[in-house]
Order: sequence, then C-alpha cells, then structure tokens
Amino acid sequence: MNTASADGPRWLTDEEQRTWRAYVHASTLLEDHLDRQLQRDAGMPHVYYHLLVVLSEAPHRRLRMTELAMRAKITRSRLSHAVARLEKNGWVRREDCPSDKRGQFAVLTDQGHEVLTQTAPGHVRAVRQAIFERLSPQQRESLGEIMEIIAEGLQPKDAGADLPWLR
Amino acid sequence: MNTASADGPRWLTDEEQRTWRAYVHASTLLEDHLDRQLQRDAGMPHVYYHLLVVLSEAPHRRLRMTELAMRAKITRSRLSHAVARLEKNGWVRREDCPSDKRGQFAVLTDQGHEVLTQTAPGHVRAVRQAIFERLSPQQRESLGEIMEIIAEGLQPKDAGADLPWLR
DNA sequence: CCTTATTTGTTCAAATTTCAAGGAGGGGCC
DNA sequence: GGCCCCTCCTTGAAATTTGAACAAATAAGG
Repeated sequence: MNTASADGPRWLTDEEQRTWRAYVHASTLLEDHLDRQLQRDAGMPHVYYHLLVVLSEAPHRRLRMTELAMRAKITRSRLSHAVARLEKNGWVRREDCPSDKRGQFAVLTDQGHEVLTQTAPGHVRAVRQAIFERLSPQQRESLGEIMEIIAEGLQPKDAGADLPWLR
Repeated sequence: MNTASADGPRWLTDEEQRTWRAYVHASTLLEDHLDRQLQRDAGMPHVYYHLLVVLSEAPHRRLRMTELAMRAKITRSRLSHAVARLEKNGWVRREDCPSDKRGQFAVLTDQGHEVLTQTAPGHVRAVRQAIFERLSPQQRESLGEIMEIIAEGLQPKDAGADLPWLR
C-alpha cells in the first residue's frame, strides 16, 4: 500500500524511500566533509578546488569561461564570482580571447598548479577513505555505473549547443 | 602505474577516478535540479524542504533544534537561520521547551504541512525520474547499500552524545 | 550593409551558508 | 550556595550562491 494509484502521484516504495534518504544523508555529509578538509588544507571549498582540477587537465591549463562552467556543472554567474576569488589568490588568471572579443580564458597559474599538487594527496586520501575503502569491488563498480546513469539523465548528453540546465 | 607507492600518496585507479568524477557530476546536477524544482514549486531550496519533511515525521510534528539539526545533517547555526526564514513563511513555529529553558522546539505549522502535501508529489516525481526510473532493480538495491555505508562512515553511528561532525 | 537574435561574460541585490563568538541555563562538585 | 564546565541556540559579519538584468560582440538573414 505504498506504490501507485493509477496515474496519480505515485509515491516511493519503502525501499526507495530508504535509499533516497541514505543518498541525501551521504551526499550531505560527504560534501560537508570535503569542504572542511579542503578549506582547512587548501583554503578553498570543494567547488573551487574542482575548478582548478579541471583547468589543470585542459590543454595549456586554460579554458574559456563557458567551457569551464559546463565541465564543472556550474552556472556562468557562479563561475564569474569563483574565478574572481581564485584570481585574488593568484591561482587563476584571466586572459582575453583573441578570436572573440567577448571571450575570456581562465588560466591556471603556476602558483595555482602548485597548490594543487600540494593538496591533491590529502584530498584523494579523504575521498578514498570516505568511499572506496569502504566498498567492495562490485560496489565500486556499481557506484560508477549508477552515477553515470544519473548524471546522463540530468544533463542532455548531446548538449553543447543548447544548455537548458545552464539556466 | 597508478595505484600505490609503498605508503606515499596513493592515487586513485583510473576506474576510481572515473567513478568519483561521475559521482561529483551526478550529485551536483541532482542537487541543482531539485533546488530549482522546489524553489519553483514550493518556494524553498531542497534543504529547507527536507527540514519540513523531517518535522512532519516527528511526533507532534515537533523537534528540538539540536535533534532536528542532527537528523537533517546540518549545523545548528545553519538551522537557526533556516528556521528563522521558514518562520517568516509561516511554515514553522518556535516554542519554548518547558523542561529546559535553553531549549527550543521547531514545530511544523498546519500551513507548513499543507505546503508539504501540495508539493510532495512533484518532488517525488522529480526524484523518481532522476534516479529510480533509470536504474535496474539491482542498481536500486546497490545504491541504497552503498549510500548507507558512506553515510555511516562519515558519521559516527554511535553518536548522540558527541558530534564532532556538527562542528 | 542593416536589423535582429544569440552568445559571452559580468554585475547587482537578495538569499543562503559558514565561522567565530557569545549569552543563558543546566549539572556536577565542594 | 558558589564555581566551573558543558550544552542549547542565537547572532553578526564575511563568504558564497542565486536569479535577473545588462553591455558588448558575434551570428544570421535579408
């Protein structure tokens, strides 16, 4: 007595309920945990750290603002503020785009790269301790598959042109 | 050439790397998605909505602030601000605790309960579409187990007395 | 060329979150 | 009672995020 009503607002089964609750708790605690760990050791929240990571993997460690926003799954507005803050820290630099006068590149500075290499081990350790060390091989595999499915569903995988999820 | 170095900063395997990235993307997109859905349909972000849900499940729809903070996995400070906001909306009311003059109860008002029943179906639909509809039965089961493990690891399950994770 | 959309990135104000105190009450102990 | 320590919750300021609005530049069509 919990599942469906013809077409009405189907509820969640008890197990789905439990699963959803567990997800919310885990993701809340984890993001909190990482934010604190990184704020303490790297002086920035997880989102900012992730921006540096994405930049570090890009060719010449630089990316157009919009591209960076897409890869980090955040809005352009949020990115503008974030980059402004990271720029003050000297970890990122802005550069004009020659071919498009509207465009801006976000560039990871040497200093930014340095912070990354200094703090990456600690961050990785935190992630490993929180997740991988606790899961069986099958669970590790499942988690990856599941998260890719969820992410794909929330983001038009054929995006690039239209990005309704980018506001 | 990616796993370990005796005791040094072990990295993540390529697969762990992919999994972690997928997790970050999925959780970011999902939280964003739900925040927008609820902000639009219920006039509040997901965290606030969750507070109302937790209250609605408590006896007499009331909980001590600290207890509510623990169940919602947020800090007391954050909760104070949140309840102040929900109070302005008329969805939550504060009440003094008779037995402990320091204590406060957060009580879900009828109005708050009304908002919840009105918006719950939409929220549930969003969750179902984003997660359960896309996963196989095995995956649904795995997800629950995995998230419970992660949550448990991040939160001293025998807590109640000491809550270092609560700042 | 000109006009009209679209895209790019920023900015402002409001909302939310974090972090460091702080006020007040409770409880143990002498 | 008096003292000390801990808990409960709030507060204020700074940091971050959101959402709407905007200027500039580009693209598209005629």
